[in-house]
Amino acid sequence: MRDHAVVKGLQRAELARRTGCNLETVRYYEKVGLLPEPPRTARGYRSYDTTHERRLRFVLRARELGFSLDEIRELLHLVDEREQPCVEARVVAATHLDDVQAKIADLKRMERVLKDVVAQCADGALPECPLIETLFGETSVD
Amino acid sequence: MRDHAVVKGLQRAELARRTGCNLETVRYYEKVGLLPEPPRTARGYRSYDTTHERRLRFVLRARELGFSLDEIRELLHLVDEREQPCVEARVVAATHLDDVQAKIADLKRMERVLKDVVAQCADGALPECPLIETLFGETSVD
DNA sequence: TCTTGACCCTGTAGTCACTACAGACCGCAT
DNA sequence: ATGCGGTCTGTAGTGACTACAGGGTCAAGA
Repeated sequence: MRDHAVVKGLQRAELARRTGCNLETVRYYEKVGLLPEPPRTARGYRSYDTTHERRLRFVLRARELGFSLDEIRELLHLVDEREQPCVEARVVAATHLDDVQAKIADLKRMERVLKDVVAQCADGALPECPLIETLFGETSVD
Repeated sequence: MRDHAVVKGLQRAELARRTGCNLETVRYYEKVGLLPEPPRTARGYRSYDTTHERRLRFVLRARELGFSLDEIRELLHLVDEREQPCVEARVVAATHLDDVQAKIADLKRMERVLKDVVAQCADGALPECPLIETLFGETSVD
């Protein structure tokens, strides 16, 4: 187990570098309430510790899995408020999984048609461009 | 072959209804230069004909295939300017196909991890929530 | 001590592809 | 005359950032 001690006094750039997150994105996540506002130094500089880093990593991982910021807010709320967040978290993830699968299906439909027209354009034997004809609707897209 | 004659004097709502396009979207496409500004009646009302309808259908079909508005602009430019747009159009479509395939690959990565954690949450035997643990990074997302 | 450069702060605007609304005008039927 | 639907314009909102502008702060080097 790493992070035995809480490391304090991280600046924003350092937090960004450690997590691979864009500098401005950190501020954005604070603004929209995904990350808590960190304490400030006397001069008003944000001062993070490893608990902030952990939470930011959670957000970044969830984004990698395609969760929306609203869904992530919901997940974080469950983590904060529930003893056993698993059942409710599962619902969020399962719903998101449905979304992802629907998107895959959409993209595969596009892929099929695109592959088709690119192949037809490639053989170059046709007088009219099959891609353009398809888009003008003389041929069906499905 | 339908549309032997060019039908004139379509109003915006009628054009939208005929194409299934949202009313406001028509105006938006004109604003960003995808559709030509139609002639106006004495009172300033837009008056479309079937050539506008044809072009709008092109845009809508291309959107269904996931082309960006910039790509569609490029395709329309080729249609307007080139005798033989096929080779250049093919490049646009092939590039877009690559994008689509990259997106599918991304989504499949997400799908795999999500399926996994949802299944682990489902059996409910674990003391910690596998989804939450995954997001906090104690386990690899791959 | 001065300067340089790198960091920090805030607020605002831009991205993409729409979508929605406010506030005004017009045309036709009752 | 009055309603109901249509039209017009411009602007603002969405999601998830990203990129400035215009200022302040700080530590190291000459």
